Order: sequence, then C-alpha cells, then structure tokens
Amino acid sequence: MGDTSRKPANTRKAHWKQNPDGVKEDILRVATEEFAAHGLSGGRIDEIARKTEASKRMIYYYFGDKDGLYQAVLERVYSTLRENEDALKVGDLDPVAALSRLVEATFEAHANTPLFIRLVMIENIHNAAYLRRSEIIPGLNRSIIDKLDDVCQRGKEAGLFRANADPLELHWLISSSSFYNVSNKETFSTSFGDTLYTAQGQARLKQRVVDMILGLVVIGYEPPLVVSE
Amino acid sequence: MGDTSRKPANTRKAHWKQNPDGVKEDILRVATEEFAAHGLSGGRIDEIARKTEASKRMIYYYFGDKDGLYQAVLERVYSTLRENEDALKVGDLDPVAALSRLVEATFEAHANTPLFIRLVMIENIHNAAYLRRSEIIPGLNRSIIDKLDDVCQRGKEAGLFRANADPLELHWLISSSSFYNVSNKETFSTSFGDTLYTAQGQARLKQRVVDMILGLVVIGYEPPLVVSE
DNA sequence: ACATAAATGTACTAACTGGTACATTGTGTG
DNA sequence: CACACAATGTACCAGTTAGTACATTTATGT
Repeated sequence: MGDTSRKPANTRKAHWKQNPDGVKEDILRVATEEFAAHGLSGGRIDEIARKTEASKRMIYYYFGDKDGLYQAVLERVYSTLRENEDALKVGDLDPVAALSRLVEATFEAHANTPLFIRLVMIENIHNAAYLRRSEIIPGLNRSIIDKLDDVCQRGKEAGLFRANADPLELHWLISSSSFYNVSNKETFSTSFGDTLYTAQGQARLKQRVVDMILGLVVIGYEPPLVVSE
Repeated sequence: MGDTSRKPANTRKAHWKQNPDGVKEDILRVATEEFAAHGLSGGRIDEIARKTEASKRMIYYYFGDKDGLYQAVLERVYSTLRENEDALKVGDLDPVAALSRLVEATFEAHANTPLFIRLVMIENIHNAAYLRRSEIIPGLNRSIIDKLDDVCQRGKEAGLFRANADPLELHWLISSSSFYNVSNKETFSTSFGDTLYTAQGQARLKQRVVDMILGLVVIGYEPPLVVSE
C-alpha cells in the first residue's frame, strides 16, 4: 500500500466509522423531508437512499420496510415537538398574559415547523393509522393541556376567566387556527390572494387569534383597537 | 345457459347507450372517492376502472392521464361547493344573526363534506399546483366573501360591529376552525380522546366558534353562558 | 344505406419501485 | 489473534401500475 496506490474509489467514506445512531439519524432526516414533501405513497425509498449518506440497504436494515421508516419519522417529529412545547414556561405570568403568550407561541411554533404540519396532514389522510399504532406517542401531547389547565385555574380563581373555560376546547381552538394557517396556506392564497400571508398579514392574523381566544375566555375582554397598519 | 338463448354475458349493459356525460360523471364520482381516500400518488387508476361502469380505456379517452383526471375531480368538487355556498341566504337577517348563521353554516358544511376536505388537504400537500393550473377555479369562492362583506357593512352601519372587522380575515378565521375540525379529527382524537367529536362535543365546538367570531366582531358581545351539559 | 367519426373492449408493455440474496468489511471480546 | 456479530455494498428481482396499440362497435348526418 504505497503512498499513492491507495485509491478509495468513493472518497466520501473510504472506510466507514461504526456509528449506527448517526446513520439512522441521517436516514430519518432525509426521510422526513421526502415524506413531508410527497406523502407516504408518493415518497420514494430510492430517492431517500440517494440523498442520504447511507444506502438503500441500510434503510431496510434499520427500519424494516417503508411503513416502518414512515412510522419512525412520525414518532421522531412528534417527539421533537413535545420538547419544544415543554420548553415554554408561562407560570410566572398573570393569567391573561399567560394565555396570550400560549396562543402566540402556538401560532408561531406551527408557522416555524412546516414539515411537522405536513406530516400531520399526511397522517390524517391515513386516518391516523400509524399514529395509533405508535406506542410512544399517546400521551405525548399532554404537556400543552397541562399548561392550559393551570392557566385556566389561575384565571378562574382570580375571577378573570369565565367558569366554562375548558383547556381541551381551548387547545383545539388555538390549534385549529395555528394549524390551518400553515396547512392551507397554498389553497387559500390561490383562492383569495396572499394578503394574509405577508409579514403584516401574519402578524394581524396572530393578533386576531389572540383576541378571539381572550374574548372567549376573559370576562369583559375588549380587543385592543389596533386600527391602521 | 338456460332455455333463453340470449345470454348477454354482462347483463349490466348488453349494448351501451351513447351517453358520454353519464360515463364521465360516473368516472369522476369513483375517482373522487379514490383520490380522496388515497391521495393522488396513492390513488390507483386500475381501482377506479374496476369500480366504475366504464373501463380504464375510457378514463384515458376522456381525461388524458392521471393528472388530468385528478384535476377534473378537483374542479368538479370545488364547483359543487360553490353551489352550496350560493344557496345560503342571510340577507334578511339582522347583522348579528346573519353572521352567526354564516359561521354555523360554514361549520356544518365542512362537517358534511369530508370528501371535499380531504381533496383540499391533498391539494395542499401538492402546494396547490393543480388548483393554480385550473382555469375555472380562481374567483370561484368569491360568493362567501361577498356575503361576509355585506354583513360587515350592515353591521358597521348599524353601529353593531367593530370598524376593523374584515371579511377576508373573518372568512379565514371561520374556515380555519371549520376545516381543522374535519381535517385533523383523526390525529386529534388519537392524541386527546374523542370528547370533542361526540355529538355534544361537536355542538359545543360549533357554539364556541360562533362565540369567538361574534366576540371579535360585535361590540360588547358577551357569549351566552351555557353552563352545564 | 353508407361513410365518418365517436365510443368502447382487449390485450399488452415499459418503466418504476419496494424489497431481497449474497458477499464483504469492520469491531469488540476472550 | 480468532471468532462472532454488527454494519455495509452490490446487484438483482418480482410485482405493480400508468399508459398504449389495435381492433371493433355504435351513432349520426346525408
């Protein structure tokens, strides 16, 4: 093996380091993009193999089959999102400010994770079949409900919130706007123009969602009359 | 093989009537279900051919290719929906009742047309590429905006509505909850249980959405304190 | 009736795509 | 150092699926 005689053919990894987790992670990263872009049936294993450092062989080695890979992608994305949720602390804010902050944070979090949104859209197309099959996901979204519950209780005790304010309903209401904002951006823009999807439009929408939620929950709430932009 | 010598083999159409529109419509009906169920890439032409009275040959004869069929499905569904929208009249209601009715009707219309919702979800996965390519769809959803605009103007003139109430924003807000309610039913139920998707839950959600919108628009609005269920 | 075009049936194919068989290389362990 | 096992590369296959070639039947206008 003289100094020049060694020609490793494929330079990128002349000799592979044993790093299964790195390989798995790389595959998952690429697969997430592929499935988010084209769906489960539209996603191509060969395309994932082409874009990853690993090979098609390794995809099947670690994830079994296409469904297994999709499931792993789904679980990974849900986990990532839970971590984000957990990071948000509003315990030291007064109830109204806390609720306001939770709504804004949810709206922004959705806007910042379009890949997640797309995967959830796709999963709904599959009637949540893979989500249901998952063992790690049920109860994963608990933390956001807990936070809303805490805020609601504090708000009610302070006599600021209506008695019928319900954490689960609130989560649904907040999520619906936040999710739709990302999921239906393209069809909505196509039908009605992109006024609501400019920076100003998005800021205004976010404010409206906050106003709606506060209006529903906070007794005697009057939205700040932000007039001209 | 009985005494009756005439055995038409396939009884359903011993000799076909020339009825191109009927055939096209039949294909579209079946294709709508197929694409709504499995998406564009997941939908199978052979499966559509099997379920329709017509044959695979006729699908290509009338619609060219898979994309053409999908596009036709999309346009047909959007058109149907426009007709539904047009049918709704709220001109003779006072502004608050009219807005309330528009929200309820939108919520219900979405709940009643899951196939449409699924196709829009799928179209968003495709970044609205086919919707954009359509020549008949732009401006098709105009009528709902017109209705909201009319109601807003009447409400403002009567001094009932806030000055910044905006028809497009309102449509977005109303649609978001109505759409999400159907589109994300499966993942939401899986994560948080189906309390909100029982008959009572749905009625309550609908009421909440109405309350939110009225709270945002109607000056001094206080939601009716529907307490116990 | 007859020509012409529209509508339909049958059988086929070319390409794609998920998945696998088999050989090989690297790594930790006794 | 040898052995077992984990990790990887290469080439391949079998089933699926969109799309087509070609022949045939029905309606229609003259």
